[in-house]
Amino acid sequence: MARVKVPKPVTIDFETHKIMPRPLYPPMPVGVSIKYPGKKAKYYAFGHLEGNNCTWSEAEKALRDAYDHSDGILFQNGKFDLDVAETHFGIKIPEWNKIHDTMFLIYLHNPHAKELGLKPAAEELLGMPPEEQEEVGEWLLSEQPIPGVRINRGKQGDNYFGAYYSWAPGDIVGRYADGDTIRTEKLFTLLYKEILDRGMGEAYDRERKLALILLEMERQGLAVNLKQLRHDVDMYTDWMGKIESWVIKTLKAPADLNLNSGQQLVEAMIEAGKVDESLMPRTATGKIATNKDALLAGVTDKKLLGVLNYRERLKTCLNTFMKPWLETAELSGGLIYTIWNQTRTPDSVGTRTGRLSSTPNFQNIPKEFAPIFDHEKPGTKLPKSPFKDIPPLPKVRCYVVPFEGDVLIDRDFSQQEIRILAHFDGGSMMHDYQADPWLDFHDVARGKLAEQGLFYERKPVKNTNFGLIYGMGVGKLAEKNGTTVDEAKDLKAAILKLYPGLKEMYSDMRLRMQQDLPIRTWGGREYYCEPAKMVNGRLMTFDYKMVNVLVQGSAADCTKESIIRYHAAKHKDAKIILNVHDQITVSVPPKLMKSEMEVLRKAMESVEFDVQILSEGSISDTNWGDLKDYDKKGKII
DNA sequence: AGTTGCGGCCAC
DNA sequence: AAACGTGGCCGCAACT
Repeated sequence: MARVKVPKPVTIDFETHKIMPRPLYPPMPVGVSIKYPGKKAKYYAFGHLEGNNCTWSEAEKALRDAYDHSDGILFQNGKFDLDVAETHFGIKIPEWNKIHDTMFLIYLHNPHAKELGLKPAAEELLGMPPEEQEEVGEWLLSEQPIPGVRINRGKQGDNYFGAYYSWAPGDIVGRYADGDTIRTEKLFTLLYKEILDRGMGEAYDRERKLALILLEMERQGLAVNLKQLRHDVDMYTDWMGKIESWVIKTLKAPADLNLNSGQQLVEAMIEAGKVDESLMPRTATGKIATNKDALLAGVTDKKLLGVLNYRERLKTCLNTFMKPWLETAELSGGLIYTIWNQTRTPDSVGTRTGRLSSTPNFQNIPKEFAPIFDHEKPGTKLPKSPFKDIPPLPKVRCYVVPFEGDVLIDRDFSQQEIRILAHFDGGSMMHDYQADPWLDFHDVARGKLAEQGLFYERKPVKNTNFGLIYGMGVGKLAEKNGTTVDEAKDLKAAILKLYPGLKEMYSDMRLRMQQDLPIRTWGGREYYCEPAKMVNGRLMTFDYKMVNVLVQGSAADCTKESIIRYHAAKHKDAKIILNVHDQITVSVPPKLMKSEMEVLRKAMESVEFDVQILSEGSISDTNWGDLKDYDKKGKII
């Protein structure tokens, strides 16, 4: 094995005023700890109320020198510090290869770790407890330096002491900040070597490159149709009120009945004789369930059922998406500033598999709703709406629009996870795709089963295929397919027989678990099996999850790689605005629409698997909810 | 008063 | 033999 040369970058960590959302982000710095390799950390305090030791420009000079260091610069979550330095000091963000980040190393070291923060990692790997933080906290809690603010120990409240380090004296905060740069440097020295020794250097570099692209996206934001959003929030909020009054009247319930409380609602419905309690399923903790299926089973008044169904969905649209979007868009004249998590992060957000996640959440926006009332789909047995003019549920994606004068281009990977499964299958599944890159795997599997006299609909075959990726058991599969467990077992076995490579994968995972050997994703990241644990008095092992980790993790690598390649090749006026797992959305001037679509296609399809990765495009000159097919199965429409 | 877990919604 | 994966976030209810 080649000896790994560990670089010796300068470590930098800002302390700032309270962190607020953009456009007020990034916050003003009050000090910065800078640690050169082999030297003591130095805290430049310039913005504290007391205990400062330098001027703003002296700190700036020290920062510029650090940025010029030949081995580059090192951060814990550099996306924050780089933004602070560029925004407030005008210090340009260097090329990706000059920037190191322990956050990615900690994640790559063990994506399953309970905590992924600098301090827990330092405590576990270096044996360094976080004592300096205690010191700052003690000072703030006992001094309470801010008039009208009661600083507390909480972690989520507004007045958490962590938000007020700028109010503590520079020398005390300095010990804390220096403690962090010392930890960061030590962890880097330890983990960089380990990560490269384990063959994860490319994966580390991929995260370093992506971080700068995500920062660019965060700063640019994405546009919403503010006027429409304002109007619709008002309108639907009114409807929520009307609906609640109707429900309370129908149930003859007291005016203060809280419909958001499942238990209150169930009680009121029983009281009013609108529900057959014996038909309603229970939750894991034994309470009467109030989800869609439970209500469907137990509510005897179908009109009431429809209204409750509508209300629950509208509540999700309004509270999770529309109202928060409106609130932030009002601050910025129509922009939403998203925070992108590229790995599982110290705040316990982000994915362990490496897929992106974001706040606000753009990963689970409703697409389309099934009709609820009969006026939406005449001729069905749906209940009548008690309101004659109730609007359809909002199409939430429609509020996302291209930038002024732009259009949207959008591409989805075609069956990304299935293709990647075929890549790892390495046998007949892979060969099928190589023979016909646009094949529909579910149909092909179904056809092969039919040749053996086993006739299935597409749906159960598709469910079983996804079940294989997700590690689904035959019990859940049977439920999903509406069959007996034995039938589900037979179908699963039949598909595994068609593709012996898949069967081998599963036995290989079992061996890996037993021998404590990792899997490696396409992007070179290692995952060990999660440790076994006792569940219901039985030792449960998690080898069944490893195929999912392999496939989903590799899909994440694939998407990240394609974003990086597209970003490197794109026109400067094209702006990446969203990534939803297997989908990339870009805002471009109309005259670039065709050319950027092709650049994006090439970037996405250039990622090297043994099965050709393919994609399909759509466009819109209005909004994200109104995308029209541009190319399908390789042919422009 | 703040935290945590549950149950609910949704996506890929 | 059996185990459906990855998430965000809202609101309630029970806990400290």
